[in-house]
Amino acid sequence: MNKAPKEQFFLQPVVNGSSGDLVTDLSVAIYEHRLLPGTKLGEDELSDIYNVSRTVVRAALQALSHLQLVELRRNRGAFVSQPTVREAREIFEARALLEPRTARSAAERMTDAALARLEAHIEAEHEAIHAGEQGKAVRLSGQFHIEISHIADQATIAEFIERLVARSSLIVAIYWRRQSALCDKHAHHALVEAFRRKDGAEAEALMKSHLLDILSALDLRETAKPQTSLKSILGKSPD
Amino acid sequence: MNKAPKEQFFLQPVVNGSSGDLVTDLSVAIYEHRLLPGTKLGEDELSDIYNVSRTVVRAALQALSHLQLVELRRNRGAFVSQPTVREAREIFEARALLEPRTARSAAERMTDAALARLEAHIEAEHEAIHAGEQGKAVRLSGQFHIEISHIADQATIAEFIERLVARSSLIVAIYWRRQSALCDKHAHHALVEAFRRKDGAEAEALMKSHLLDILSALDLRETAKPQTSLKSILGKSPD
DNA sequence: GTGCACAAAACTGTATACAATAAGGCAATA
DNA sequence: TATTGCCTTATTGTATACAGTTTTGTGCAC
Repeated sequence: MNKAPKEQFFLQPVVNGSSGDLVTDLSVAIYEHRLLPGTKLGEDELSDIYNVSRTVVRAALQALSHLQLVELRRNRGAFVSQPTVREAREIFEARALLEPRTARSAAERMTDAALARLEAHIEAEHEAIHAGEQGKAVRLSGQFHIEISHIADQATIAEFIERLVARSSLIVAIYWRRQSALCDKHAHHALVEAFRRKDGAEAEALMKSHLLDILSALDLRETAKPQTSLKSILGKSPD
Repeated sequence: MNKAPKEQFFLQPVVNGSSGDLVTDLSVAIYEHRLLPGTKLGEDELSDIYNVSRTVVRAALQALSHLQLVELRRNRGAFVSQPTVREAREIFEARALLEPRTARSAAERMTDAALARLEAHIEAEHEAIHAGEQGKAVRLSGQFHIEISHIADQATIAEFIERLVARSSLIVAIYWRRQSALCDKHAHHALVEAFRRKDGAEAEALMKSHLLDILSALDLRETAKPQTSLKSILGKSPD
């Protein structure tokens, strides 16, 4: 059926069937800012695009809502979440609480294999930036933090960090101030160097300042960016 | 058909309709150890008990699985989660990381109303213990921690603590060593006293030692309690 | 021209029917 | 008697139909 090709630009061009997990596809699209905060995710729309029934779409949307990537409003539908300024602050406070210590832990447990993974990751980030794929760069940048949390080998805390990073990508989509490429290119590199030396204290310090850097690149004034909520009230789809 | 009235002993005796939220009911049952780790939660069974369709049961089970209170196995069904020894340690490490600081925060923001709520909560705990309702006491004991996290007014971290407390109740169900009543009766009281004085440092210290107390009351030797994993592999239902 | 009321359309919430998969039992054979 | 293979049964995965709610559009009155 040749209908609604509009949204297919925002989502993976699933070749008529299961390209993989619906949750994953949507997550990636949100991570990469192809689906922006406030976007309505209609059930019929998604079931058309992915050629599955609304049942599985609903399950996917529910899963995403538990990750707080989408917000479900009863009888209204699913929307990509729009973290408030307050939530944004809270999320970065939580990250500042969890991630530096986790980076230390990761440094102490670092292996050659893990180090290689991180280096490959940074390489991929650079490539994405140079290729002008800013969305992909944002996503990889977040996944770098997730990778570190997994190396720290604390699944429970890693899961929390994963959730925080996910929501952070929404925050970046809304509140990011600079248009230029990501500024944390060097920060990630410096972190890897600390990891190579298994210098836990340095890794912890670097992570802490790195998070502060990101936070300082956000415009979290209460009065700023009113267009965000406005978009969610007025506009329905991001044409 | 007059089948499976057995499970109705474990669940709220819903009077033929909606007593409230299915997720809440199941959560409470798990919190109170009426549903034990490893218990199979069949969809038909639940839809019979609650007089709703499998659709809503599935949604509830999915929600609980995202809270990590139940584990979903594809084509196998839903089971009350059975945290491993390792997960138990991780969960309490995470609590030790988050809760003491949160207690300090709560102390600094304490209001009369919040204090009254906490005192009422402790009162309810005592009543449950004296009434011999051990399950209810366990649940209230956990909710005390959740209440504190809400007072700290950091929704993101409060949500994490909520998840940790939820899983902790599973851990207690599996690994709790002592049969006697909960030992943290005085710990909670001492915390409230610190809160009353708005003594953040004291609250932080008390919470830290309180968590260590709980941890020390668990039997987390790797070799202990093999019947847990065994039960999940061999046994199907805990009759 | 503006505002309100009513109706119709679109969408979500729920139930149910069917398909697919896994579990358990029975029989046949070694 | 133990084991293996198949078949029956039970349970989950998915699709679809219907009911309820929200939204939107139209028309009438002011």
